[in-house]
Amino acid sequence: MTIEREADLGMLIGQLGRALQDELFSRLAEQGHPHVRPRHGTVLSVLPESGARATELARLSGQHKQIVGVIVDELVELGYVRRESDPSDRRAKLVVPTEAGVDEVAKARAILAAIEQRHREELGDETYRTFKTALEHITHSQRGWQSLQR
Amino acid sequence: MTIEREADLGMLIGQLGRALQDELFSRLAEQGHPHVRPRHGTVLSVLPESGARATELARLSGQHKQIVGVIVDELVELGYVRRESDPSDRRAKLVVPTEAGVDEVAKARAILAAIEQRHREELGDETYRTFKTALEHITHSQRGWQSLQR
DNA sequence: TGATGATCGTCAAGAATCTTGACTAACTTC
DNA sequence: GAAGTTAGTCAAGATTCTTGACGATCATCA
Repeated sequence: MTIEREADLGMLIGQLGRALQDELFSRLAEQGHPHVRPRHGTVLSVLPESGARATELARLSGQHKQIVGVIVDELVELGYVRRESDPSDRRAKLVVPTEAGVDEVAKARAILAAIEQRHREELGDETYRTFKTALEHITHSQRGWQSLQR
Repeated sequence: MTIEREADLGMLIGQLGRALQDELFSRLAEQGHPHVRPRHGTVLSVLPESGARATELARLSGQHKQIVGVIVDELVELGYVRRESDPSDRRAKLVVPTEAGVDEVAKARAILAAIEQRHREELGDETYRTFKTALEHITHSQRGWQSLQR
């Protein structure tokens, strides 16, 4: 005897997030990238091919610069990025993707695009477009919830 | 000069999940529940008022029974649940919510409902309904992605 | 009834991730 | 050149999940 309750927005989002992550990293592993972990993606996915500073990556990925430093260390270890000194600022170092890094990002994007395409075919173009647009609006709005306080 | 990329499904879901969690736990803290942490919610939200066994909670919440054991320890410490021995099975213990536990669940549900209502008003009833239905389908479908493998 | 296997809850170790505070070196502004 | 800001790092610890194992109890069936 089980009491299953109606799923609320929080549960749905959490479950979907975990399921997406499972498929993404499982397929990346099959496609030659078995060592990338989720947090590597948060940095790689915002890293321009021309490179960026660690502080810029922290801002773009929404994480603390301390974590970004560690993640970049691991990405260097994995061979996905290089650290180059920034000629315009001796404090700074440019993080630049290697060929393997560019390949990883391309494959990750392709996998996510394929996942989206699958859902688009299940739901129909129009419904999927409505869904995605609504999700963008809700995400943007929810990220500003603190301005609604008091 | 910033290179912002188009947000994919993974980034949107991740960002929305974090933002929802931030508002939920911030408001719960304001409403008399300052000590609950996200993982407590995964168990409390599936706990029937009549109680359930730890193994059942593990299944319902989708987590390992080891974690559920620890979470229940913390919930007992916080005064949200009691452990009662199960008369029908001497191995098992029933986890039963206290009055405080029932109150926490009610407040969490109300907060999430209010958040959903806010987004419903921004998007319009019909669009929101389409969004929620599509999210349910996609979540269900994505959770079964492994059956698509080879 | 007695043996066998499954289930219930727990102990323990450790991996992965994020948070917070502080600090040095280098840069910018006035 | 003095003062404040910014880039990157060191360090400690909080939070959450994973994996493997175990004793106690229960259920099944020969």
